[in-house]
Amino acid sequence: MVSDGIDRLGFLIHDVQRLMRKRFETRASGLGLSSAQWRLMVRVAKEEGVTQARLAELLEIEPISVSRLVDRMEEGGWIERRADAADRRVRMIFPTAKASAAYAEVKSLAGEVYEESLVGVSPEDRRVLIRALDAMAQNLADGDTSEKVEPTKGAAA
Amino acid sequence: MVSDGIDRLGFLIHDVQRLMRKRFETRASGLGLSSAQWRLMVRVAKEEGVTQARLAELLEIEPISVSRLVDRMEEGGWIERRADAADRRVRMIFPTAKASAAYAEVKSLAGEVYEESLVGVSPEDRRVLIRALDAMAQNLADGDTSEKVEPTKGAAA
DNA sequence: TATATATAATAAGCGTGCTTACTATTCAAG
DNA sequence: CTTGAATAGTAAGCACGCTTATTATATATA
Repeated sequence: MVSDGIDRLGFLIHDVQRLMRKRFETRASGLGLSSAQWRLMVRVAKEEGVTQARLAELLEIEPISVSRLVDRMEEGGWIERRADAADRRVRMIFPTAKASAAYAEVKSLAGEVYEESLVGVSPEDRRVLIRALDAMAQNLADGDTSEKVEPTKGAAA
Repeated sequence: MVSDGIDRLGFLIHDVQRLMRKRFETRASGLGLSSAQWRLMVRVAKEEGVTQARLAELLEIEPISVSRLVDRMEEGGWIERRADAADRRVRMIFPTAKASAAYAEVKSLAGEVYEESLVGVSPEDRRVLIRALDAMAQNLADGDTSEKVEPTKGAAA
């Protein structure tokens, strides 16, 4: 019954993600922008002045991860932190001119990588692929929150 | 205009991989086995005595990454290094009794995570998903090797 | 006002990948 | 045998994720 290859699903997803990231980073290496930095950049471009805490929510990573990512991106001249006059705890994140200039280029570069990875995959299969991945992300995110049920019984197996 | 969501492909793959790994590691945390360690374990179980260099090929990671992964797995009591009588450079990797005992359990655990991630995805769509991911891995691996064209000129600089 | 809690960001340290550089050993030529 | 290239493995240090703990600030409440 396992001739469908589902037993390889984890390995496949892992491989595709790794190879895709690798290829993107090879292409974008001239710009000095990593895949993680690009993900953050997209959010900042859409919502200038977003806070680090909000970025952590959007990217679904921990605030500390955002903090260090933003450190490196600030060093690289991609974004800048600005203080919030109303709340001195927060740092608002803005793209630099350098980032704005590179945005369209990196976006099309990412698109190229997607297209290259999908060579030989029909339009219908592409739609199914996206739909399935969406469902998977949803399913996995759901259980993620359901882990937070506090144990009220001691009889669990 | 592409309303097909291909422009989200990289983000989707990234998210699914991250969530799947996270869930697996939550489940397997009782055993103390990470997702990366599990991938290596599968190879060692299939081919006992495999060398680290061969593992690096199979897992498509760098030898140094295997070295450090094997370090931690040896500390965790999952595998053991043995010297090769014929070639003193190599270390052959063998699963311990602890690993053999846990193998079936972790395998079924991985299967559960796959099934949970695929809730609501039809059997046909699952087949398409696997086929598409296979194609993607192939497409991305291809370009990977083509980067390695080395100049065959004997005229050294 | 004073205290307690919540929130934003960071610090320290680990896991798993990477690149670059190194040692030890084997193998191929001379 | 000696030299040199190839191979197996490791060391050092970086990127990016994590957990846990801390600091600074804001807000709620006694």
